Amino acid sequence: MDTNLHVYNSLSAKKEKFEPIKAPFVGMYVCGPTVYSYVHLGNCRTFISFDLIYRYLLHLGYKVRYVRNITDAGHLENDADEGEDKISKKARLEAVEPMEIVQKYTLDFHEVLDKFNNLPPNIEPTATGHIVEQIDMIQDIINEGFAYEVNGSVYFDVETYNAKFGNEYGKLSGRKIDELMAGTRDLDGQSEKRSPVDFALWKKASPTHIMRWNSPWSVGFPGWHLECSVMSSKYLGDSFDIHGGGMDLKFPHHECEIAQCKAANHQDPVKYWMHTNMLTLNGARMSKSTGNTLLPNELFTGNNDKLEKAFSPIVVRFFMMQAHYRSPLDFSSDALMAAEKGYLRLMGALNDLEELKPAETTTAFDLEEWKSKCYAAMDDDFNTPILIAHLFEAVKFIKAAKDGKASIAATDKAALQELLNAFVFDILGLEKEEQQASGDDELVDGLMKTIIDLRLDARQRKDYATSDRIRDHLQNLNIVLKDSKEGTSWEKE
RNA sequence: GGUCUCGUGGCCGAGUGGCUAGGCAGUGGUCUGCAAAACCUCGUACAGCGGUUCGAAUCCGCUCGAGACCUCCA
Repeated sequence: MDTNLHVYNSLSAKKEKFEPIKAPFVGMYVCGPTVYSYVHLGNCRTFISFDLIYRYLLHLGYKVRYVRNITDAGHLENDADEGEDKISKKARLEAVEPMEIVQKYTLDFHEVLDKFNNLPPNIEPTATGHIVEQIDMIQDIINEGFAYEVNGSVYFDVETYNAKFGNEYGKLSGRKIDELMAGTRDLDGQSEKRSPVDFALWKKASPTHIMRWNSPWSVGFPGWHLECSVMSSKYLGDSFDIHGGGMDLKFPHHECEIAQCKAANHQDPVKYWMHTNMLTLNGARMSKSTGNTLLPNELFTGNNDKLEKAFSPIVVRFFMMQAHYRSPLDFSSDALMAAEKGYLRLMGALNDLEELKPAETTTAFDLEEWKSKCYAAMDDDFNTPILIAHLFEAVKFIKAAKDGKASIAATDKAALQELLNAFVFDILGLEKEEQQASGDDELVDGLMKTIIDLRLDARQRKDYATSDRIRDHLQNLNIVLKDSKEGTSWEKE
């Protein structure tokens, strides 16, 4: 199959034509969350970005296997000998089993991504479920001569690897070994590592370390970067199409993944590396230490001191889609409120389209040209902001048709509906928001209908004192009446 | 300190050598008893300085400012 999709490859720092290794199959691996606390919004942006990418690949007809791991063990807290992994540290603090922590936050993670309308990946492997495979890969790397054991721990020998593979370590992130050495010299105490740039494949567990497994070298746990190499190659092969993650993982995590895979399998594991950009909050980086953080549920409920009001997951998703995945994006009340209005306008136009009466011919809109512009935007490295700009062109046309200033033929109407549904719901992954104020309470709906009817009577009698009184009193309750030709609707502010 | 990215109109945010992105806000208008809502109209911005070019927001250099990575981080 042939498509015109181009993707930005971090490895070449260029947009490249997307040609899967074995079309129509596409293997995509995305680095998932470490489940030791609630998933935060920055994480969500990354996964929403890759959800978009997944959805568009599916839309184009690719048979995608999307693998996203759950890191439930192994990421070291620090580089010191007494290093412990994040899961076990948290477990001790809360006096529960590590897997209890893992379960709690995994459930939260799934719940939040579901609210954002993310499709689940095809495989969601866990690090603790692949200890055996990780041990095997370490053994392979040792056998190939790129790792060494010290006191029960195993380290990757970066310099030997680099000598063998033409100074490739750093090719993804643009690092040079010499510079890295210079930068790390002062941090290097009496490490077991031969070189400061080496990294752990297996760590011997200290007596207090809870999560531990048997291995040929010691009772311990796997190193930081190994799980992704192991699980991606297990489920997608030694060489696959797309590997993604946040750009903060580029170095060292992804760099180390390349080295591990290449050391074990002698081939580049990934054809297209894709990295998403960071999310900031009120102009500053999200950080727990400064308190500038926001959890998804705090955003949805409005229960936070960072933003002026609550925002629904779908509005947030739309907001994210208005920026390109490789650009940084800032969360603020003003920006989100603007997105909310735009989203409502788009959704309103979709409803308007359904109700349009078809005419003989279509005027003032070139459907074919519009369609190809939409696809061109998505084909250009998933440029959703441009796509959305084109969607608003269609909105404008729909409004004009509704006003009788343009017309649409029946076949074009059906085609436009189909395309808009594809772009808005299938690809961007938006959905119609559930009824907000009205609809959730029959009693309130009934009462409101009575009040609105009474006001209508008063207006017809030209008793504006009464009709305005009704309107003002409702306004005081934060209920806004909206008059239109079709009648009066209401909304809670 | 090293490596790198970025600085676009009131706000958000695309674009990247010549041709109005888009959304929100704002302006003026239509509608309305009045308003709100809705719909229509309008807006010539690209940090500063210098250079390349017939032509630069777009390329090059410098200055200023912001951010990322270099340590766990999506």
